[in-house]
Amino acid sequence: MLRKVDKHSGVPAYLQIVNMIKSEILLGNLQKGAQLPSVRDLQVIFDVNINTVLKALEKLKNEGYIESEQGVGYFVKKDIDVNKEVIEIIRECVSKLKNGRIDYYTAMLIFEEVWKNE
Amino acid sequence: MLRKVDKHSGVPAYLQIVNMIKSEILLGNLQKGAQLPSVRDLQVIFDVNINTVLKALEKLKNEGYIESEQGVGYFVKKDIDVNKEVIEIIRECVSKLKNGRIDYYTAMLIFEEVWKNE
DNA sequence: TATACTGTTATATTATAATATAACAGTATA
DNA sequence: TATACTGTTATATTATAATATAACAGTATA
Repeated sequence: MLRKVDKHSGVPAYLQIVNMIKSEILLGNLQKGAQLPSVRDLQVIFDVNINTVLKALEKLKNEGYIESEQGVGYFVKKDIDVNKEVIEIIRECVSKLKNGRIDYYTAMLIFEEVWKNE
Repeated sequence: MLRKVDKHSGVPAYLQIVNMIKSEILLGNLQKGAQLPSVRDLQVIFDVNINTVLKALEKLKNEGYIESEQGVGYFVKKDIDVNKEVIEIIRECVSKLKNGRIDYYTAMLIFEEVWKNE
């Protein structure tokens, strides 16, 4: 799901955009060959300047996720095949966590720390 | 665990520092009253300039996590009590994911997307 | 009291991120 | 072929992040 960038998160806007588009590809919401919204539409969707959109798209191009055709649009190049089981494991975990009294930010901090140290 | 900042992640160094220290407090590795390493030691631990350390500590002070005494040091102010069960849920999830063939970065992207949309 | 630690304040410099704005160039189609 | 879409290139400006460096100020202790 493509949504407004969080301008207070501290994470650079162009990186948030890169992450959102990657997620769409990872989850299969954007498949190989699919066309992205136009750069001027993306500017509105993410609520940033057009140059910020271009910076993000440039990075995705360099990483081989998308390609562009002048005058036509941006298209998904790579289909990334993520194990459905992995998504299921994460869905289950998130569902359990949401039943508890923990916010997203705290959950992410713990997740990161546990991943990197155990 | 306090470790070197990742200078290529794109996330500002001072924020990475804030997150690492918060994690230590959240996981109980730094408890109320505990003294942090000196700013000059932290500079070495995180591999950044002293001003970057100070910026992070200032933020943690503003959020009420730590306090400082000139000439003495920085101390943990808040003890954050995180449900042990929550940590267990995350440990289990991470353990399952590490058995699969998924990297940290991809896992985080999916985690974020699932959390924000389901 | 001298010394070696603590934190604190300040200034200057460089790189990066984000914005605003304009103009150019290719494509599809009424 | 005119029009309205696409992407692309370029320039200038502002804010933020990070660095280097120096000097100041409080605390603990040999």
